[in-house]
Amino acid sequence: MTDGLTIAAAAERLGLTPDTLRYYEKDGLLLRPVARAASGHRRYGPHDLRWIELVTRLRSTGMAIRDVRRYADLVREGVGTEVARLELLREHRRKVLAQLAEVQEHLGAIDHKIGIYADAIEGREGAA
Amino acid sequence: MTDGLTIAAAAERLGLTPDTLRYYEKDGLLLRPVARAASGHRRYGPHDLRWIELVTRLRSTGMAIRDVRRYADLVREGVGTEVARLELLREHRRKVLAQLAEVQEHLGAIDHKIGIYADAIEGREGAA
DNA sequence: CTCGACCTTTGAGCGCGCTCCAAGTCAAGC
DNA sequence: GCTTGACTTGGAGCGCGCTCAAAGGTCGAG
Repeated sequence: MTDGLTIAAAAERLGLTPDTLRYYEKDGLLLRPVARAASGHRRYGPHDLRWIELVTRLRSTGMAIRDVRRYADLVREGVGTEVARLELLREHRRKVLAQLAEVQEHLGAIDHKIGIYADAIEGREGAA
Repeated sequence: MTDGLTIAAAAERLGLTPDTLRYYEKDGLLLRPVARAASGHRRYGPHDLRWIELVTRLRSTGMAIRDVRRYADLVREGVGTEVARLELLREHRRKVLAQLAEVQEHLGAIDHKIGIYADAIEGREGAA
């Protein structure tokens, strides 16, 4: 029977390293310990993969590991934490949008600088 | 005569800490050592402030300190490095845009999740 | 003249997020 | 049976970007 991916295969699919997957598990970012084959090797099922994908989305948008863990804690607690989970996600969303706006503003200034260099180097028409 | 801001004033204006300003200077991110008052205290002039503002824009858009230093090195070298500077900035711009796109994509998935929670908690109309 | 705020330098320390290493276990192929 | 290679654990190490501490100098107000 096919009861899941090896840690190497899961890491590959998720764009992480096996070390990172073990680290996440040890650090409480997963909902429960990953299942093991008879050999003691980890086996990642679809459920695990979906959850870790969400973890990587949170991480890739800048959520700190401790906050991902808080979110995982809430999910693990189960029914009754939905409002807290929603608030956590909305707060994160707010921060991400603010961060995006800030980066875009700074990038605009850098673009301006690029324009100045480009004009100077590639030759500006009509100047003396 | 007014020959510049103290390190505390400069830090305040730039949104950094005095420690960070000293660190940047020691690490080669500034074009030249900051001028000193007779007492040995640093004095930040408009030129310094403008440069450091650019540094913070590069940093805030995710450029690593070592790359900011490479850029500073090029500016310090002077005439003849303009093409290299332009390339460095354009390469950075490319990376920032890619990063923005990735974050936006992940955020979209998180938004979707938020929608699911919101529907479930705040009550979805018309469902059984 | 003293006080307190602010500055100086050198160098250590820290939080984050992995990343790597050593020593050992296990399964499959030859 | 032996080798090979992927896996296991525990714990150390690391690169980044600051951040702080210690010990001392400067300066203006009272």
